[in-house]
Amino acid sequence: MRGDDSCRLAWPFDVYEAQCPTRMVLDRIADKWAVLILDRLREGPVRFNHLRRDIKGISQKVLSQTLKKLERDGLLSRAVFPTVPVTVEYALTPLGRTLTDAVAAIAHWAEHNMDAVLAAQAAYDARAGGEAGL
Amino acid sequence: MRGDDSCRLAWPFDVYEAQCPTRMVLDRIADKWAVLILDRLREGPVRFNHLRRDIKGISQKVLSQTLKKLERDGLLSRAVFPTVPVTVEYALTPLGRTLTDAVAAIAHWAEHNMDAVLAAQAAYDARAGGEAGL
DNA sequence: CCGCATCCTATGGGATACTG
DNA sequence: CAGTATCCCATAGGATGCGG
Repeated sequence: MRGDDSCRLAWPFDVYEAQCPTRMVLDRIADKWAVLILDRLREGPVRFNHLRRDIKGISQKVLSQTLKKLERDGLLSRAVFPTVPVTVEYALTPLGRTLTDAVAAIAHWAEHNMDAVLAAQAAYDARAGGEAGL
Repeated sequence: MRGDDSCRLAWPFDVYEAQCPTRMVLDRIADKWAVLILDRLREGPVRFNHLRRDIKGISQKVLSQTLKKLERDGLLSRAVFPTVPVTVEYALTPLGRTLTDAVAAIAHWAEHNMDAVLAAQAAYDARAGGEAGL
């Protein structure tokens, strides 16, 4: 049997293993803000404050943190242009591009199935609330 | 212009709007544990403790919470069999099935691109560490 | 077997203010 | 413009024990 270190440097990586590095990656990309950022970059490079404006509700701190982590993971690149004031553009890397379809699917699913989810929630709550009367 | 309540009950839902209900859904499905659970249910119904064993590292509390939320959102169903002791099976609903491909893509991406991510991280850290010497 | 309740700590993430 | 630093609180989530 594979012990605690199972999956480390060995194929195939198994995301169901607690200590597998894939868990860290999953934690990064299965994240609301990361999904929105990656999806927003699909059409091309975007500047920091532009992302900040487009992804409504994200704080500058979280945007900054998330961008840095995604850059470290090789999913996106950061380009600095020595203009005055400085301009910084974020763009998907080739590796990042291999993820965007899946990520976009998640984001779009939410938009397309919102009605069904809302209905399910209402039904669930009605059932749960009604049970008190039994 | 659409005010604060933009997107509520109106099409198209826009996941980039801060107050949009799609954000709640995105928060739910763009979650490490939810992804693993939904992916694990692809092949058929699974019992509670079976999920707990398969998804290594998940606590019973988090599993329970996540299952309940996913059930409320209509993504999966809960079936109780009056055996002794009781048996409970969780399964994807038709709505949940429309999500699993996207979710599986995310989970599998992590497994397939782990090497590239690891390499990117090493390169990034080497660069960051080296800068101290400039 | 399937959970819920409680306790407790670590972390996520918002607000605000300051730097190159 | 593009961040970094600090404060600070809400929540995620692990551990443990009990109940149906």
